[in-house]
Amino acid sequence: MLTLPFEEPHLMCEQRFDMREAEDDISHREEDERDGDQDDDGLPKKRGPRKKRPGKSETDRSKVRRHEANARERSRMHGLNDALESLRKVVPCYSKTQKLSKIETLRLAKNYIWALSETLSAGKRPDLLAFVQTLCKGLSQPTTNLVAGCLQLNARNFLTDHNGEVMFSGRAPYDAMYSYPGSDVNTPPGHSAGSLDSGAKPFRHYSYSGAYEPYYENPSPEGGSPHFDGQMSPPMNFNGIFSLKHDDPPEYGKGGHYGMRYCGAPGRAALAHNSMYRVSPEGRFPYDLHVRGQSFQAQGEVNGSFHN
DNA sequence: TAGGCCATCTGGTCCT
DNA sequence: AGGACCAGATGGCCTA
Repeated sequence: MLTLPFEEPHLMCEQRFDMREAEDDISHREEDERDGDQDDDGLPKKRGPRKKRPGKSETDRSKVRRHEANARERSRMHGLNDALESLRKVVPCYSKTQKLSKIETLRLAKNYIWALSETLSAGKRPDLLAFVQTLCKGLSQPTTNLVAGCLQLNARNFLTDHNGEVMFSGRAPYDAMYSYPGSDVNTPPGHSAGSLDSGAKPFRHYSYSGAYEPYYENPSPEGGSPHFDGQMSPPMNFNGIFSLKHDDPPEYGKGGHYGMRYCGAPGRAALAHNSMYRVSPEGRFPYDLHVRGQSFQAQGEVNGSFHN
């Protein structure tokens, strides 16, 4: 999208102001023409103090304030977009080349949180199909294709109906998700490389078998499509149930093991006091999360697929 | 060309 | 009064 640089929009804005000023001139003129002996209803004009028309300095001042308000609004929206971009990076299937729309980002984020919560509350190996179905719930077909593309799945297995409910149709779930022996790892039978349903753009393809590769030990994020810009989503590793590997500060890990890291909202530590998760004293985002000492490799597979 | 998505402007409302 | 937030309007770009 072609947009003016951050400092530039005032150029466009000036144009609009010119138009508006012209409109104002017209309206003032019309008002002057009406300014006879009768009011707007045709009745004799009432006496009394006239509504003072703003002077030039006042209109100039209001224009300046409008300019400033526009600039603030632009800045605010940029902040909002920055936040949204951050969100894009932590939901599955981030690509610089094919960005999720705002609404799809929010939907996917909601689904992602939901899917993770479900998995946590279950406290056991997640059902892969259910996980992905939850992820795709209510998403548009192109986004569903994108998510499927991330996992190298057949998107038709995750079609959503008109109510946004994900319907399963097709082969057995795991058949749909795993690569097939003897076939192109990135190409399940019946689906050539370009045969992901329409809307799927060049994107790094994940094969389920490839998910075993530890994400952050892979020096080359370019393993798949050359169109892929490299990983942006949070790398995940599953030494526990969900371990999100971020760039940890050097201090991280010092002073003992923390099962879970929380982001630093005040009161979070108290919130987690009686929880089965332990919270780091720094109060940071959950990087490592261990549930009941269990280890579920499949979850690593799932997330390894999403977060190359 | 229609429709989706987006950035920006704008005026209203609420809050400090 | 002024700033933050919001929603509607508008126009540009892109894609099917």
